[in-house]
Parts: sequence; C-alpha cells; structure tokens
Amino acid sequence: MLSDVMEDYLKGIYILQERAEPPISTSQIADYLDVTPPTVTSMVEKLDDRGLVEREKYKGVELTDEGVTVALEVLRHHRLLEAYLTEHLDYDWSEVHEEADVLEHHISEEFERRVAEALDDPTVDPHGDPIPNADLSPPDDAEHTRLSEHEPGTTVEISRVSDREEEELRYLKDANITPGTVVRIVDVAPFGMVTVAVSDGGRQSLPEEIADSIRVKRVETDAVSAEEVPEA
Amino acid sequence: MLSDVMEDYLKGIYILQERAEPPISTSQIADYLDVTPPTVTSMVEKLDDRGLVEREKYKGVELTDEGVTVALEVLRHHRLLEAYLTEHLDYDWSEVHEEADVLEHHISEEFERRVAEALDDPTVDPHGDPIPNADLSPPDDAEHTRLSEHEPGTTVEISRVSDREEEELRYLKDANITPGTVVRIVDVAPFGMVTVAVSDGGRQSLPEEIADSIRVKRVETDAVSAEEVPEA
DNA sequence: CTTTTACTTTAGACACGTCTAATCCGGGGC
DNA sequence: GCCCCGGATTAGACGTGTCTAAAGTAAAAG
Repeated sequence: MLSDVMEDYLKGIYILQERAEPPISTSQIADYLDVTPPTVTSMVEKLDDRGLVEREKYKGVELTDEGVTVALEVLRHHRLLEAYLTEHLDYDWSEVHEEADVLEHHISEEFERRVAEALDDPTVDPHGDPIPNADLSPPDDAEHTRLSEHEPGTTVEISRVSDREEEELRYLKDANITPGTVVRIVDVAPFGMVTVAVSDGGRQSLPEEIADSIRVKRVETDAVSAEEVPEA
Repeated sequence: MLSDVMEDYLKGIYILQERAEPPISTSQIADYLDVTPPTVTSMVEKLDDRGLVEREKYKGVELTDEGVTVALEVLRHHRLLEAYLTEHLDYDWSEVHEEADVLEHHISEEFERRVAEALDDPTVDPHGDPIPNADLSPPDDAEHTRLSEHEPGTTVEISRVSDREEEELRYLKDANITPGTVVRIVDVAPFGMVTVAVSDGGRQSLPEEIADSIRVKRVETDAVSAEEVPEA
C-alpha cells in the first residue's frame, strides 16, 4: 500500500533520472516536488526501507527495479488520463496536466484498462511523451534528442514537449511549437538560448531550460524546402 | 479547504438524514463510515467548528445549509461519475460505485462541467438516484416512496436502488430489479421482508433493509395486466 | 427515585507527511 | 593537510485522522 505521496516521489525521481544520471540528490527532489530537504530525507529513508530506491547517505538515491515499475505505473496513468481528457472530454493539451496529476493516484486498474481501450492503446500522450505499456517495461527513448543539442541550420520535428507548467505549454502552443511541428534551428546563443523558425515564418527564442526539455527528431533538410524560411 | 475525509462525513450525514430524521447520532455515523465512535466525535467537533454541522452533545448532528451544499457537491460528483462510467466507459451499473466513491473527491470543477456536458446534463444516475444540479439546490424527492411501505397487491415501478454494496446490486440486477422495472408486491412479512413478482414471472424476496432502500412509484394496476403472475 | 445499560465523550497514543532550527559531512580551495 | 561552505541529516514539533481504554451521561427499567 503506497501512499499518493510515495507515488509522487517515485514518479518524480523517475523523471529526474531521465534528465540526469543517478544518483538523484535530496535537493533535486526537494526542488522538483516543492518540499524541504529534511522532508525528502525522511521520505527516501522510507522508500529505501521498502526497497523502492537504493539510497546512499549524503549521495542520493536511485530507483530499484520495483521503484521503476511503480513510477511507470503512475506515469502510465498520468499520460493515459492526459490523452483521454484531450480526446474525449475536449480538454486542450495545455490544461490536462494538473487534472491528471491528481487523478493518476486514484483510478483503479479497471479504469486504466477501460481508458486505454477507449483510446485504442495509445503510445504517446498529447505532449508527445511516451505512455508506458500495460506490462510496464521501461519505454525506450532513443532517436529523441534534445532541442538544445542541435546545431543552427538543422531542421527537426518536435516530438515531445515537457508537461510541467500550464503557462509554458500555452505559450508553446501559441508559438506553434507542438508535437509534430517541423522547425529549423536558427541560432544557439552561448547562454543556451535556442531560436527556431517555425514553418509559418515566425521565429521563437527559447531559454535553455525549455529548449532542454523539448525532444526532437532530426529531419532531412529538403523535407521542408517547400516552406522555406527567411534568414533574419 | 475540506479534506476528503470531511467530505465523506458530510456526504454520509446527508444520506443518513435522507433515511431518518436528524439529529444523526454518533454511532449511526460511525456505523455508516466504518470508523469507531470516538473518531466520529472528534470529527463532528471539527465540522461543528467550521459551521458545517449543528452539533448538540450526546444528541447528534444535523447539517447546516453550508454542510448540505458541500454534501450535494460531492453527491453530484459521485453520481455524474457513475453515469459517465456507465455510459462512456462501458462499466456495468453494479460496479461503478467504488470507483466513483474515490474519484468524487479528486475531480476539478472543470472536469465536473465537462462530464455533465458529455452526458447532456443528466438528472439521475444509473441507480436512479437524482443528480443534484449545478447550482446545488436540494433535489426534491417527492413521489418516490419506499418499496417497504406498500401493501401486497400494489404494482409499482422501481425508481431508485441504493448504491452501496456491489454484491447486492449485482444480485438485484440478476433478479431484474433495476430502475424502470415494474413489479407487483406479493407479500409483506411481519419481519419486514417484501416479496415481489417481476414481469418475467419470477419472484424475489427482499429483507427489510433492502426493501427500505428501494424507492418506487405507484403504477395503475391494469398497466401490467398483460403479464399476469401466478399467486404462489 | 434509583439503578442499569447503552451510547457518548475524554484521555492518550500512534502513523503520516510536513515544517524549522540545529548539527553534521565531505569535497574544493588554499 | 586544513578549513570552509553548501548541501544533507538529525532533532523536535505540529496537524490530521485514526485507534483503544476509561470515564461520563441520559434515559429506560425497575
């Protein structure tokens, strides 16, 4: 019987592990979950006791296989819900996150099954994030690179945008940066800001943290030649 | 900011008030919510402090108007969810209760609105229970009488069956006692057991607590004359 | 009018998840 | 090789919701 809170810790640690190599530090977790470091310390002790994380004092934690499974289960719930809300309840993809963040802890396995069925077993959510499949095997995230790691001139297709802040998402949507869109990278500033040209001719600059959280797939350059974009 | 638990108490007290005149005693609540009486005492103190119930020590509690409003909000969530799960996620009406009991505390107002819209503002849930409308005015429950208060020989149409125990509901469904069905009352035993004849010719005996929780509407007797039922 | 009894409340404990304040490592700079 | 500083942990507290055991009360039975 894991509490909602424990599930949130495991999900958070999983996401942090996707972003950076384990071990994940106390303060990273505290930051991500918006609690104080002592709170994290006591929680990770508990998770360690239960065998959900491997903890080394003063170093940080790493999810065990069991911890990963729980995290994937929660993530599956979250992303299925996001997809369902978008497809069947007419939510916009920029506003589903909070609802899913709560409900993910409260739906039954039966509910999960029926939602997956109603959606015909989707593999990605509306933000482009992969939905772990029912057997909870770790999804493989190859081929997707970070927007921030490409050279100017490269043309890429957006595959995933992070689903954290509703504000940000609305902004990205307005700028037409959504999964499936093809953009050309115009400039990468020394402080990490990336400027891209969208197919409608607009340009958009994105600070490092954002550019880092957007995953893309490289596209053959001539694929967008029909929609050429001006240089400046 | 009411906790889930407080919402459960308020909903429970509301339902108990529908069944019996207030004040509602500590032990009735304890029984209904499956907690011990001291737990109830401390909780109702808190609810009293917040103005959600009127409490008289050693007597019991009664919901204030504000308490009623909260209870209706929760009940609206519950019943909309039951209806939604049945209509759009292919649940059977005998299995929706538990899912709704959890989710009712966790859906946003936005979610409520969209579900109501998807269902075209339904007025009753799959068990026949009235869904409070969005303005949370107390639903009026006239015309519905208890199955247990009718004379043998009377013909009635089932309008509501309680939604408490999945087991019971499945049993009732198998016996064809569902909202909309017309039955004739064959016998009322001195210990409260009611025997009814269903239109397919079967008969069904129901113990007092069940017969008490089933609400019915009286029907003109000749309405079922085409499907006459044997005496014994 | 007193006693009994059923129910309610008080007292005190515990698990959970959180906090602040204080202490404690451990690795980088000197 | 020592010190310092930033981050981590311990200590101790609190609010919530629950429990068991003990004490109290009200109303029915005698």
